[in-house]
Amino acid sequence: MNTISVYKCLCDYQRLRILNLLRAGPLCVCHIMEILGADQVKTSKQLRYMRELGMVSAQREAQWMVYRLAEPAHPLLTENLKCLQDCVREEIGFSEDLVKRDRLLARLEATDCGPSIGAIEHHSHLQQ
Amino acid sequence: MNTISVYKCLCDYQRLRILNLLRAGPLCVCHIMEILGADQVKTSKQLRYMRELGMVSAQREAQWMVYRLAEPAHPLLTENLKCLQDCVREEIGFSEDLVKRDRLLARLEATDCGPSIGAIEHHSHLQQ
DNA sequence: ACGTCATATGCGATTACATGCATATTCATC
DNA sequence: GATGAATATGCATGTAATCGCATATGACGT
Repeated sequence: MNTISVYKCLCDYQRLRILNLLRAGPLCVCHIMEILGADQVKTSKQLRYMRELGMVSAQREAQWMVYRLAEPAHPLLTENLKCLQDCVREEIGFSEDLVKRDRLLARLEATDCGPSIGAIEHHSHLQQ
Repeated sequence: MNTISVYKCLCDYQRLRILNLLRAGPLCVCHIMEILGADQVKTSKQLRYMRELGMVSAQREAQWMVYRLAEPAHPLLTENLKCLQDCVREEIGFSEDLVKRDRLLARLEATDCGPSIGAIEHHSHLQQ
């Protein structure tokens, strides 16, 4: 996980949105796809790319693959994801994505389907 | 000049060093080459790439081409160049490059050859 | 064992970037 | 106007990323 890798991950629009989402917490592939309105193969491959560069990590949870920001996060990544909120808010639909995320998680909470994000969040707090 | 362009510029080691140098002030191509110990063609092409993405601008000064960070700088670029000093100091020879820059400019000051950086610096303050 | 959902992978086509050599342009000096 | 320094460009080649389709894997429910 080095400087150049961080920027390589950041230099694509959809990857940027994915990282922005994961900053708010772990997500499985189908949720990422749904929020972004993105293609399965493309999404999976971008996640793989970022995994190979060490920016995200994956963990199987039943039939789902849950992705999260790799820990410890590179300071540059952290800084830039913070920046996206401030500097770039208007340019790209980052906040909209986050709103969609909230709505999606609320719906899951209610219907009790999908990976157990609650447990995962908890787990993610334990490790590190 | 958009978010993705910024990151595209940043995701190469030598471009990163060039931007870090230009942050301290404008420079002509031969000085950039000398400081980085880099190849002429490669350097020229990277500068062109960054110019096309709107990150730097060029201005002829006699037989030299003087490059500077484009104004107004994208906030993300500014932030990241600042970060390079803090987060990434050890990883890459950024500070060494700046030391070399200082020595080079001092030498130019003394021998009075090369483009008139003093005048250029002044001019760069005037515009914006 | 079978079907299905979630996800990943292999492959081939395409596009983007990088690199290096040779050559062109631009200006300054003589 | 010839020469030389500083810089840019064209072209040819190589490598890396992207994309879409088809297919594979892995887990779950029946």
